[in-house]
Amino acid sequence: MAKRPRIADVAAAAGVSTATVSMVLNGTGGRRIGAETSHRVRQAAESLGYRPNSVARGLRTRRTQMIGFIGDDVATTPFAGQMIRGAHDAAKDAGHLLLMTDTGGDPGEIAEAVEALQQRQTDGLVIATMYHQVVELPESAAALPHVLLNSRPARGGCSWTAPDEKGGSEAVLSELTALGHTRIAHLTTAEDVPAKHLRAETWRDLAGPEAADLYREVPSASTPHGYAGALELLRRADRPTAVFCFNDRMAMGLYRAAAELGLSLPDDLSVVSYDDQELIAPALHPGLTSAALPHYDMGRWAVEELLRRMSEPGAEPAGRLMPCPVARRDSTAPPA
Amino acid sequence: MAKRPRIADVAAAAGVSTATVSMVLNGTGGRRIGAETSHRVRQAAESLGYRPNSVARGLRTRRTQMIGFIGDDVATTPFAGQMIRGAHDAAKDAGHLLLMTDTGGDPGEIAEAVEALQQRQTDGLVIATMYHQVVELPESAAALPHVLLNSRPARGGCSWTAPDEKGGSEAVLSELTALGHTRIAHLTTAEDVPAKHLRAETWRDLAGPEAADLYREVPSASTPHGYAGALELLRRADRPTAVFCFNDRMAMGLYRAAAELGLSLPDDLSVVSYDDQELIAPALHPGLTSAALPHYDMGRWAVEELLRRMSEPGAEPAGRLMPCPVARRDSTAPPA
DNA sequence: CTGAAAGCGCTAACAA
DNA sequence: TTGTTAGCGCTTTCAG
Repeated sequence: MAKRPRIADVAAAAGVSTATVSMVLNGTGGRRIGAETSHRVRQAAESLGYRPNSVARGLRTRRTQMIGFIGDDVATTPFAGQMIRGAHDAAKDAGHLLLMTDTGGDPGEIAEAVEALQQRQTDGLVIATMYHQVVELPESAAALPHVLLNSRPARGGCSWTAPDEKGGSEAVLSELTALGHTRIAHLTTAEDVPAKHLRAETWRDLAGPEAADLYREVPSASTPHGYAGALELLRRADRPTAVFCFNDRMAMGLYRAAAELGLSLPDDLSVVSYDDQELIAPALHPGLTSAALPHYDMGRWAVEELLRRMSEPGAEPAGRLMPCPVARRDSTAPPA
Repeated sequence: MAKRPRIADVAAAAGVSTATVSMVLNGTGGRRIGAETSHRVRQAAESLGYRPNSVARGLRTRRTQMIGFIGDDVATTPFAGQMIRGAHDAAKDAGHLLLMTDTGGDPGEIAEAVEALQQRQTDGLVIATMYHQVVELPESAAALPHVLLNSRPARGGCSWTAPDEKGGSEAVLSELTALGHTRIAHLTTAEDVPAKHLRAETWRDLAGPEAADLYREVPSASTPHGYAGALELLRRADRPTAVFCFNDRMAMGLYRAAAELGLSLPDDLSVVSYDDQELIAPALHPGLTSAALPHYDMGRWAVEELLRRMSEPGAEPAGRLMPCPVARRDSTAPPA
């Protein structure tokens, strides 16, 4: 196995200087290279299997074709992996690779992560959170172009993308109202996160005052809590005809509660939800109608925006609410 | 915002040469540096906030402190993210970062990915698959130390780690036999993957010949197919007292089938399964006893092994079957 | 004990 | 139209 050829090897093989090789291979240097020379160089590079060493190139050009991806535990959350994939695909399309770090959820560690990535000369930073939230960035981050993924900046000044919770909630609620439901409950979590407030507000607006008492908060957005909350909601004499669950995990608890109470879905009760987790929403029976969190799209957008900002440094930072398309399944029907 | 200081800046500040700075900061050069000089250098570096530029260092030392991570769609699979996390954590502990690529499942793309990572001078490669399988590596991979994650090499010669499917199956089946079950069914998939065969063989060995007719294969390991298969298994007159499901998704289907047939878990039927997916196993009711796929541990081991092989290039490749601990919940009881 | 200098592989001025 | 040369920021002989 021969050693990797260097630019000097192809220069020698083509009988030109390394500068010429560099120029033809990079398409730089305008129209100053003769067609014949150019061809010979390409030929030589090809036959030697030459690949430029990007470390050396990076040292020279100060661009490494790597994007730093900082997560707050991103790899942990099942669906958040789609954010990585979206970011990865967009990066790859532009000839970049993702250099990953995880802070393990410790906001203090983010400055450290920025430092490590800066040291490696990543061209830019994507800072991702697994849940939609507001983040406070260390000022060291400002040294590099960066965009926030699945969260908003506390102090502005940088691009960000987050799910359009209001739009998704409206869409999923209108599945219910379009069928004629008027008594629509909301089963949600007590956790203080943007998603909770945005979904609840939208419900309040669309379900109207007559639904005001059909609101139930439980300590966490888990299946057991969803079950418990659903039980209370569904045992009432003036039981709702439909419920909008904060997320699929809670809806999974509600399915069980409904089954235990002898309610058949969707005839006795319609259900819609949020997140569209692939392990849950299509696996429940009947299939759960749910607004999808656009993780892949957000991931893609984040690095596309990053690349744009890298190429035009003067541009204004952009914020983008990503649409949450509803995955329609079989958990809704007209009220009985 | 000042520019990042270079080594020359700290050399100037400390009144020494850059060589000296390099030596004290890297602890290289043995005892040849005076304690006082050493202190002054550190002081200067500290106060300037100096961080060595790892691109420049990489060019010189040919080590980048980056490990290439090639996945076949890794970020896509919900639980496989834990492999990334394990790999990431081990890398971080050793001062390395993960440079990620995804082949999108196309085996042809793996050579391309190896090329891209090699060009970036990653110190080694982790090649991960989301499902336990046998992989054929392009020979270009041999140029770099590499280890297989969640799969075995077709031709040997490299280190690998995969789940101990037999051990996990035994453990989970013995939950059943210990309770006195003798009629234990196996509900599995027709897909031709190592996990399917290993789990089924173990079941055949432990459940004994009297269970031979309690075997049911369905086209895929999904919830709907699990439901359909379970229905057939549970409708039989000589219904099993327990079932070992290929995975949690199928078990989820079985739960529904049991409920529809009026069987109460675990009293009328015990269930154990495999994968221990966090969105499913603990969320079902009753909680599902399941053998966990040790994704995190495998990820960690893979990079630890990689680092070991990088430091002792002569060492023999190692293979490691990672234990699958059983997560005990409430889906088992003695036979009625 | 420390400094000078070479060079990792590449690109971009500047010459020719 | 092409070649020469000077670095990018660091580590590492080799002199002193």
